[in-house]
Amino acid sequence: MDAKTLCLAALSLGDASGYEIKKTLDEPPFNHFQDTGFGSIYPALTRLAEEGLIEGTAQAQAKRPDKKVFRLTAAGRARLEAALQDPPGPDRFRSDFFFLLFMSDSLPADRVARLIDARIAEYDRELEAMAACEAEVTLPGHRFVFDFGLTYYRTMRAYLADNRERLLQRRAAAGPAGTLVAE
Amino acid sequence: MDAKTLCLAALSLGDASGYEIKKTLDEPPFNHFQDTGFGSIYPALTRLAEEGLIEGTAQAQAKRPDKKVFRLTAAGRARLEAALQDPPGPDRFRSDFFFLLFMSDSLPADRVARLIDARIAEYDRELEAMAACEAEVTLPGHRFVFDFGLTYYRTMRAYLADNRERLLQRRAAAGPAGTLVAE
DNA sequence: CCCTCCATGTAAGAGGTTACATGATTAT
DNA sequence: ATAATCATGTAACCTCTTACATGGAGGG
Repeated sequence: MDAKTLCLAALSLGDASGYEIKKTLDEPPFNHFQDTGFGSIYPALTRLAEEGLIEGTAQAQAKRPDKKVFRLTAAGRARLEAALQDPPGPDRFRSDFFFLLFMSDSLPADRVARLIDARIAEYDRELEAMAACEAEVTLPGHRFVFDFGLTYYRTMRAYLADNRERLLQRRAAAGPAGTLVAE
Repeated sequence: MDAKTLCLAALSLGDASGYEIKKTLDEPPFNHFQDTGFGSIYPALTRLAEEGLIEGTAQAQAKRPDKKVFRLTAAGRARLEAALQDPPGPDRFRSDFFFLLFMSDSLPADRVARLIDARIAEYDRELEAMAACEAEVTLPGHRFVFDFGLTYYRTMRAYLADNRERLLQRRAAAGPAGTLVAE
């Protein structure tokens, strides 16, 4: 799903400004399957408005910049429906972290240990953030994706915690293989 | 990691042609954290050669098109080392599948069921492919990422199998909510 | 005083995807 | 026959990402 479809989906849950859409997309469970920045959202909204798929109204606010609140048009709703009927493309996952772990036989042991510890801490933060907003997730589809996220973060956290020592021991046993980076 | 860094990493495991690099990148555990096509690899190799980070030699082959086998230069190895020292950026995960499940309250029940079943079948295929090449994964870092992938596919498969019925029942209990797509 | 939140956008550039172009060999 | 594998590349396009630009309000 491109930025335009994501904006349509966000607006199908209720009228919102670009800023509010960004916040929605950053929260679980929306943030479990995409990561979209302002630089994609604002141009997407401009194009959607040009195509007549959404309509925006400027709203003055007390002590705040004006905001432009968008809502889906009938055409926009139809476009979203059409997008939902397409067969899903493959998932794409890109991870610098796992790339580094893949290459970790060329890295100093303490760096590897610190990378894993930092990642465990990140997962813990994410799990705390999820606990804080769990009550707001009510629709069955949203809940399904939310629980998928929970499962993912918990499983990955456990994997890292359980295999950290084993990795460090295997490295030691294998000896200093083709070390690219000096220790 | 961009396509250039991935090519350097692949070549650090042994000399290879563009076609062979693509095959390596498509196999577990390399395919667990990236997804890079020919359209990225060939231009990346051209630019790396221009920068003197790799060197290529054309090799004639019997009954096959010529292939250009690349190897890392000292400068290329240094560049890879430098890349490995950068702090990792955030993971990025994009999934049409989970987007559809997120929106699944607007989809017919049988479509949802079929989407989940198809995905379970995909995970099964991936797990079979992994079993077939498990023996080749020997380096500790490679093994760590391989087992991460195993854990991921198994966990996700189990999640889908375990929660399929619950999702369908909750949808039924909630009634036909703001159905975008007619059943 | 500084940071974060609110709020919207543009511009340039990097990077990647898709389709095109070609063609022999081998397995089903 | 037909599909897959081997093998390399280009060109156009599209999409993001990043940085810039602006600025008040409120909390620590």
